[in-house]
Amino acid sequence: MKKGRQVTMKEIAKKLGVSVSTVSRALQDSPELHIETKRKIVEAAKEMNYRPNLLAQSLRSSRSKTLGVIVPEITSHFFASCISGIQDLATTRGYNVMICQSNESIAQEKANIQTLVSSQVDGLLISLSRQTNTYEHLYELYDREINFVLFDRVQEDIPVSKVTFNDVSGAYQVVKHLLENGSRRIVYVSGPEDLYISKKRKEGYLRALEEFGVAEDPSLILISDLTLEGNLQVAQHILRMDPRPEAVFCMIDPVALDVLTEWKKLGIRIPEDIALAGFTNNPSSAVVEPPLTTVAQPGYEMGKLAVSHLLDQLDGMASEDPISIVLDTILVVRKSSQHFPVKK
Amino acid sequence: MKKGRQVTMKEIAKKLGVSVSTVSRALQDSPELHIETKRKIVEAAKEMNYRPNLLAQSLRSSRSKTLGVIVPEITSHFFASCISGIQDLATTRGYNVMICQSNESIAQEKANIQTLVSSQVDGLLISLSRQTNTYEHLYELYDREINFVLFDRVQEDIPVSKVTFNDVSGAYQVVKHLLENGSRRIVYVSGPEDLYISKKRKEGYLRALEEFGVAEDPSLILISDLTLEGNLQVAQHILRMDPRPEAVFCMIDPVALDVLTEWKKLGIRIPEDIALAGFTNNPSSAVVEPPLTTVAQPGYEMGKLAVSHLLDQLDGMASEDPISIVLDTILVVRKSSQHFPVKK
DNA sequence: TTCGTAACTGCAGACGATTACAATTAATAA
DNA sequence: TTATTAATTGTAATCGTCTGCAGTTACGAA
Repeated sequence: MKKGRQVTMKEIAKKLGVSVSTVSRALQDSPELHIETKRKIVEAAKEMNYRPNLLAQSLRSSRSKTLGVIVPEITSHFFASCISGIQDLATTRGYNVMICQSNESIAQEKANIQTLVSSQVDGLLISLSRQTNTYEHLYELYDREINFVLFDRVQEDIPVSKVTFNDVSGAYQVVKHLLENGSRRIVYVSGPEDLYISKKRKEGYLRALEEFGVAEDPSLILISDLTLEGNLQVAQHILRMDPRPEAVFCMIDPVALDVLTEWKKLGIRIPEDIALAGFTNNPSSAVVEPPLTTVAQPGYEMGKLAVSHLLDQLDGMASEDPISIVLDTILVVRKSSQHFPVKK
Repeated sequence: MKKGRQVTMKEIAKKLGVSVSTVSRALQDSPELHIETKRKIVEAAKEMNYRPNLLAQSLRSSRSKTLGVIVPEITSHFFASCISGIQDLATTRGYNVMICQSNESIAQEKANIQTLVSSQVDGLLISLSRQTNTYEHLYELYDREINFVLFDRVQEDIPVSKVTFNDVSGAYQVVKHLLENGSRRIVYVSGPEDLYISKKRKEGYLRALEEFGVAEDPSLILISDLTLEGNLQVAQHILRMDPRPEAVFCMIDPVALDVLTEWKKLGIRIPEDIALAGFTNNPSSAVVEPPLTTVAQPGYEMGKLAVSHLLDQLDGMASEDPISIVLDTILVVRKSSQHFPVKK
């Protein structure tokens, strides 16, 4: 293939014997142009299939009308939903979107930021990788006065706007649900302790226990590294506990699903023998047997809100001060939690 | 926030009292520069945190080092996998990626193409929307000599490179598996007939039947519009058939999952009463009860191959003539197909 | 007849980076 | 000493678009 040349204003100008600036004005529908000239130019442009070169426009205006998005992984249904929401809203507001995935690696996350900044994106939407435990790269963005918004996986101390779910209340709701069904010995399967969600969901878990007058029992708080092996170890560990817990709340659905599969293999009945609940509402959670009680996080909405706030910021429509938008989660009760231990 | 000004070559040049072109050469490590000058410039650039403006570079070189991707929907696990593969490979080869979703709408698909072309992407990777039944927008790309590759959802007649799965052989394999388990009355639940995959998978279905000497029975070929309602109607229709089919092969997993759910609700046992199989290997298919026999399509690999070929094309490493890459699918046998009718 | 004023259009200089070509200097050869 | 050449750096044009300012008409008013 030869290089398919694009039609430029210069070519339109030459064809019509006018100057490039006149063409430019005509295509912008400038009022200071003779109506007939304008008509001819617009017509010729259509005929020649002219498309403006966004690169040149961006360079000239120093606004690329492009946003950068960084998520830990695209294949996660939750993040895919966020991206979808971001896309849809950004498009309606005339922005393009460049998406990168960090693959849960801080090095990749930094590289992504570099690339997107070099690409002159007007702003960034970032959900941090699990590995991210230092934040200079974010402070650097802040220092360079590059607009960005954190969503879902955030770092609390950075003075930028954030969109998160109310993890505390979500966890509180699901644990309260388990308590209301009569369970008292409830396990919390946490991820690594430095993870934001590990902490927040633990907080909700403890709050619910406290409200029901159940004392905190450290032996009921287990930690998985979120790998399959880690999850299976936890599943087995729970069965060996004596007395056996009445319910288990896993920090995220994938953990709950691994636990569920392992238990079914071992002949444990859910929810008859033990209740189980997760958090996220993965698509799989609705179709497993038994269906998993969980907490839904509307990712599409989160994406929309995050991008909407970022664009307001860019347009100067938002206040100077960073804000924190907290979205409510939705408790989704399914069969896996229908276990009613009789209290003595 | 003020507009965070980026450091440019001009500023480095001014600071060091050299010309912009010298700075440019230094940063490209040009050999015709005095080594000491070069060192000072590189140092200053690092110190001032200089980042090249990709927009300007692209405009100058007419190569944006960016690829455009259009998929029907990002939230589909399969397409998310493709995107992930595309991203990973594109990144290692120094390209950025802009992703758009058509939401299965041809109008959106056209709009996406316009945007990406205007953004001066160097090439496009497109998977067509379900609604796409005219192809002028693709021929226009072709006429304008814009490089693009079709993947998964392709149109056969367009003379560009394509990456697809061997749908015929995939369907053949799974139907053969059903036949080997003893089924003879096998239903094929197709999507709309003009869909590429509807046709191809039907072809494989028929080939397997023929190989086993089973006559084609048009009443066993059902069509769903792929909505939940359509799928449920099909599910119910199958149960009313007399004699009842021994096995059902659904064109895509989501149909099979809807059928499975509906049948379980109606007390039909799978696979004891009837065997069921799908196509795609969605994550859900592995966790439903019973787990669904299906045909896996390695999306990540497909994405990698598609982008790899596109980049070869851009680099002039690929032949002028379009090629068709056909990937093999993988039969995944699970419990839902373990039904062994006794042949009389 | 001359001038002011619209009404149009073009010129030229950005935006940031690259690169052919010219210019300068210093060093070597004749 | 002068011509030649290599080494190093600067000048200016370019990519496609936008826009402040200046220039050119034509028109009616004085």
